[in-house]
Amino acid sequence: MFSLSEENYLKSIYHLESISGKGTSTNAIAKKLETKPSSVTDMIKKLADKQVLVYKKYQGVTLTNLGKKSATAIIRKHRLWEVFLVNKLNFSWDEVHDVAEQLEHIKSAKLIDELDEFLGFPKKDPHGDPIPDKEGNFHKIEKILLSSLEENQSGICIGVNDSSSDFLKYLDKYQISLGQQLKVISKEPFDGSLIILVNKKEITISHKTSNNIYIQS
Amino acid sequence: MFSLSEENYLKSIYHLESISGKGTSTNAIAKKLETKPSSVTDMIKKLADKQVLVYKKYQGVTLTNLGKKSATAIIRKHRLWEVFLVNKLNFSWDEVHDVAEQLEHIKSAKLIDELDEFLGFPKKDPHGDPIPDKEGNFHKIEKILLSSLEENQSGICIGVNDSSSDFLKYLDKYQISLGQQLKVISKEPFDGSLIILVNKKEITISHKTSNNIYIQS
DNA sequence: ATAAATTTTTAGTCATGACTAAATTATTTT
DNA sequence: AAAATAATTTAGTCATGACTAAAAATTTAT
Repeated sequence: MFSLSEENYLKSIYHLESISGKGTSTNAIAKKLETKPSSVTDMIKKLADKQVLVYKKYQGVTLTNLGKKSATAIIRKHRLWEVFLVNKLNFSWDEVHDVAEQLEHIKSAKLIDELDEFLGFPKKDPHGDPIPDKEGNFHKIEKILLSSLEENQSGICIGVNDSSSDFLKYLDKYQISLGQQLKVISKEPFDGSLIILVNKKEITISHKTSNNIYIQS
Repeated sequence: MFSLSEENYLKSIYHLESISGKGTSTNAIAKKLETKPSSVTDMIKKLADKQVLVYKKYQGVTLTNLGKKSATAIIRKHRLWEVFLVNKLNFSWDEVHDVAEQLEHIKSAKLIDELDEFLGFPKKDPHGDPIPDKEGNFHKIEKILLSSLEENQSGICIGVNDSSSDFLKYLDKYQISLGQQLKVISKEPFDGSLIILVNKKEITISHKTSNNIYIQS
């Protein structure tokens, strides 16, 4: 059984590993968790003792299979709760994150499996991310960044890379939501900003924004 | 904002105060929370600083209005989650307590108010206990103990005083549930045990059992 | 290849919320 | 009312998970 802190470390390390494909440095973990590297070193030792990761001094960490399974179990809980909040309790996609961060730590196998069934075994959360099944399996969603589209290309928004409330509210304002068709009208070489067509309206978005929106590939 | 520990203290002190009607001793709190009196003294001081109770050395504590309001808010959450688990997720009444103990600490006003609405603003939890509304108001349910009935009297089960899994499973075995008609056939003066009629069957129950079942008064 | 810069670890500290053992106060008993 | 008993508090300690400052190892730059 893991403490709240341990679970948050596991989740962060898992995310960092999926992005980089490599082992994860102390500094990267500290940045992600908004804590200090020295605190990370302390916790890493505890997690290594618990067999969820392999740690070599000055070399960063790599999750073991047990670590990956533990992490996906937490992610499964997080995403199922997000679906619950949006589909059943009238939350919007920018309101769910903080609450799901709390709910993901509730310990009860029956609870989460019943919730899964109650929601109809959803495959994706409100931000387009896949929900691992009971065994921790899920299919990676094939996706590309909106920023990688060329002029005159279009695609459908299937996910976001940033689930912060500010970003999602911004998307709402311009009617960018999952399933929404987006067409690149023009691309500014200087700063990578895009003019895109959404719902028959042209809007300008920054490279930072287009770099956080996923398109069906 | 209260920590998990602080919330558990508040809840326990509230329950002890409702039973006795008086202030609450350090020892009583320690027993209820299965902790040591010295630990209680430490926490009591913190809670007094936070204005949720009045503490006089060697005299026990009394909740302030703020303390009562905070406690009922937690109880509201606990009971609403119990309703959710039983009505939506196929939990039985003996399975909900431990999970609700965790869920009651989730912090989100929107979550609990939406949940309340989603459940149809229930007035009682699966054990017959009243659910406080948003403002913390609830009506005490008029009830008497099954043990106080005389021979040949009958009544309807409307609640239990012990929500432990063992007790509730025992009740299930003899088909004693909320709304069930119970008739006292005979009463043993020696040990207070009862023979009662449940669903046309006669069963014998101990005084301890009949003392934990509430009947509509 | 050595110096500089960066990353990581160690050593020591702090807050929280628990504990034990001893001291103190309150309550009962005689 | 004094002695015995019970309840409560204090003082000091411990584990968890964070922190700072300093030391050590690694990486980058010259």
